[in-house]
Order: sequence, then structure tokens, then C-alpha cells
Amino acid sequence: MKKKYDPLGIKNLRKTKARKTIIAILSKDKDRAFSAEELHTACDADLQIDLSTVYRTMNTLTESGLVTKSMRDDGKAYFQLAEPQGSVHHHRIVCSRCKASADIAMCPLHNLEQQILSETGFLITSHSLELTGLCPDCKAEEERS
Amino acid sequence: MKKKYDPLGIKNLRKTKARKTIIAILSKDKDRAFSAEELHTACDADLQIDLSTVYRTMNTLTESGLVTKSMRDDGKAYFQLAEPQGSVHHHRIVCSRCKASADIAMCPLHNLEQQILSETGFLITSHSLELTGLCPDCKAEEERS
DNA sequence: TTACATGCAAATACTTTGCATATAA
DNA sequence: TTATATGCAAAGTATTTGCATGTAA
Repeated sequence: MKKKYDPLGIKNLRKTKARKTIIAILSKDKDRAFSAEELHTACDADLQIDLSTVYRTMNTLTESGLVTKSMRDDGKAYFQLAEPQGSVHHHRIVCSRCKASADIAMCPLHNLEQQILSETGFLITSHSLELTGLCPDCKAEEERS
Repeated sequence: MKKKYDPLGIKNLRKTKARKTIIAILSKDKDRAFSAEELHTACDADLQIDLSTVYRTMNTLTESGLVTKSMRDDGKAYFQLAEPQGSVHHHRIVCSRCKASADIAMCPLHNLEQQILSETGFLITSHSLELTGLCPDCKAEEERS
């Protein structure tokens, strides 16, 4: 039999309209993080879901580990589908000028964890790395001006 | 003549009571990031400074580059004295259990920037790295239980 | 049927803003 | 003196919560 992507089932969460809808939205663009407001608006297309329900849903999904939450300097929380276990850990670089993004194939931290453990005695359990820069196009633009 | 630490003068900002007080507070604990509320409370000891002034001051200091701002998952902004230029770039690891912290001597990103440029064409202009883990004490605790 | 999720409205929490006054330069 | 910073109160935005109702299991 064919395996299906069933995160709610796996986490023993009720399969409600709101949760399924939101997971569907996040799944369509796994590399992007959405604000609660964005999710709320996107839900509209499907069926109306209250903004408070969006927040409650995001809290549930975040606590269950299905979704990761990160705060940005604009003061809003952004949510993104968590990488399923076993997937390749990687990071993303975002262009500060045009917001284009690219994946970084590897993670510089993995090699460092052992070194940090011996230097500091700290055991690293998680990390977040945000890279900002200029994409090739914008780099060219900047050099021209 | 002796050089003095005079960030406000350097940045051509007026030397007001609020700014001097807040910089003094941040200077006493350069490795820690303070919420606006914490700064406001700490100011109390010296002289009353309005919370809105704290926020305005932090915006000014952040824009001038004297202070760095980062959002945490609790939804609050935290402010910390920026590393003066020329200081050694480094990162910090925080214990998720007791909040103890330690410095990481080096930055794993520097060595990687060239590699990322050739792999992706992106020029890295900045990065933020947050490490979370267990300090030696808490690691021992966890293993015991 | 029953525990849990949702909608709606009201409440909170953090941060910003308008305006009159105070202060640094 | 004059532009800029501050205090105070009010407003704004993001997020949470209480409660009656709806719904998945």
C-alpha cells in the first residue's frame, strides 16, 4: 500500500478543516515562511477561517513540531513547514535587495558541534542560521551604480 | 590624551540623560540582551525615564548601529550593545535549561563565504547565528535523570 | 456522545505616535 | 535661540482568551 503524507494523523491531532487547509497552504511553498495574516488571507480562498483559529492552529502545529515559528524584526511571527525528520538539513540565503533566495547545500554547524563541545562543554541541540546577502543580479546592479 | 568611550559623540547624537543612562546599563552587561521593559526598570534606579522614551531611544541607537535588536519567540525585542568595529566577531551559545551562556571563539561562516559565493553566486553581507544547547551542568543533570 | 476545535468579541501585550513641554548645543 | 528629545496619554498592531456553539472520532 502507498504511504501518504499524514502529519496530523502521525501527531494524533484531529483532522479539522482549519488544520488541513493551513498545512496544504504551507505545503505548496515549503521554502517560504508565512505570517498569520498571510495564512488567514490564503485560507479565504478555500473557506473562511477565523484569524484567532489561525493563531491557535499555528500554536498547535508548532508545539507538535510540524511547523517552525520564527520572529522577524517586523515584530511578526512567521511559520514554515518543519523539515520532516530524515530530510537533509540545510540553510537558505536571502537577498536583501530583491528577496530572491537560494539553498546552501551544507550546514557549517555540523562539523563544528564536536569542536564546540570540547571548547565550551556545551552540547548543541539546535541552531538557527540566517544568511543575508546579495544575489548575483543585485550584486551586478550594485557594482554598476 | 586619553581616549574615551563616546558612542553618542561619534554618531553625532545628542547626549541626553536617557541615552547615556541606557548605554550605561547596556555597557554593564555587554553580553546580555535586554528587553525594553528591563531597560525601563533598570533606568528607574537612576532616574525615571518613560517607557516610550526607552523605545524611541532604542530605535535611535539601533539605527545608528550602536545597538543591535533581535526578536525572540516571546514576541519581544531584545537590545544589546553592538560589538564595536574591529572587535572580534563571535557567537554565543545559550543553555536551553538554565540560560547560562558561553562564547564560541570563532565564526564558522567566515570560512564558508567564499564557498557559498561560488556555489550560489550570492555575496554574503551579514548573518545571524543562534546556538542552543545544554551547558555542562545541565547536560549532567539530564543524563542523571 | 463527548472531548476538543472554532467563531466571535473582548482583552492583552508590545510598540508607536501626537502634542505640549523641556533640554542640549 | 532653535532644533531635537522627553513625558504623558492615546492609538496601533500582533496575539491571546472566554464562552457558546460546532464537529471529529
